Amino acid sequence: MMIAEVSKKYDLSPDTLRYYERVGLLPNIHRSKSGIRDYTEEDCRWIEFIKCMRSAGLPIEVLIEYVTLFQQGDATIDKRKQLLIEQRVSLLQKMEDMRETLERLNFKIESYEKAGVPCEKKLTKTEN
Amino acid sequence: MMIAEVSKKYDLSPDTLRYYERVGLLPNIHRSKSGIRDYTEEDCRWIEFIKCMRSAGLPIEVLIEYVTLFQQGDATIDKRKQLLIEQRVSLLQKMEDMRETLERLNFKIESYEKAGVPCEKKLTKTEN
DNA sequence: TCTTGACTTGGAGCTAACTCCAAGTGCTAT
DNA sequence: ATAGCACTTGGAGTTAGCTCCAAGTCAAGA
Repeated sequence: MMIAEVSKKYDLSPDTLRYYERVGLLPNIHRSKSGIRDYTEEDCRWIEFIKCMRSAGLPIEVLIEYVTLFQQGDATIDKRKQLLIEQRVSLLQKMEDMRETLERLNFKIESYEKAGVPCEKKLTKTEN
Repeated sequence: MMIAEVSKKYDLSPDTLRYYERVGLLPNIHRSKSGIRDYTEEDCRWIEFIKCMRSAGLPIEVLIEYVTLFQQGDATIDKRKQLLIEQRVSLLQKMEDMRETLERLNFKIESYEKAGVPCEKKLTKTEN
């Protein structure tokens, strides 16, 4: 599978795919004789995985570490698990921040709806 | 309230507070005779609001727009409400992305737990 | 054979959101 | 009055994560 096809399939620009490879997030991509990338099924699964993790804001650096550990074989299984657990913790934290913000947005929108007047004006002291 | 105090109270660096002011996110901060910022209670409420919105990833540009509309008075109430609704939509989208990623992380961590073997190895084809 | 178009590279440029710095000002305590 | 410290400014630097560009290569079709 050439880069254009993969790009289309996962809605990631060719530049992004090359960038991921450059920084070590997609190592060992096979090339044709003339140097053109040929992505395997396994490459595609990694790409899909990376895209999912990125969509939740996991840093590229962390994903590089995961990929690197993965390449080092079964000796790094515990480390990888630990890494995933850490990322889950910070993901849950972010989700909690968002939940709070969502509640607040809901409250504000409701205020606008009820009175057509901003809640900042109605509740000068206890707005939050 | 001087900048150091506000900085401590909301865990935002003085540089960040000055930056927010510079870009128009905290307009009309009162100054003492010698030019030193003196934050009011209302300023603090805005700061707390901004901090909350930022923690959920709302872009500064959007918050600037909200503050600007707010300053223009009641004529902008509908616009402000619309802005908040749009932000709620994209917040919900982000939360959904995270929920999916969380599930996947949970699945992977479980796999590591069950077998001590990475799910990538066990489920070469249907991993996702 | 010549053109077209997808690919290659290295490196520069961009955006968001800070973060840091140097040089200067002005209370306050000794 | 002088030392120290918190504050001021304008502007430069940083980080993450892309995104763009110029110049070049290669395979395939008219």
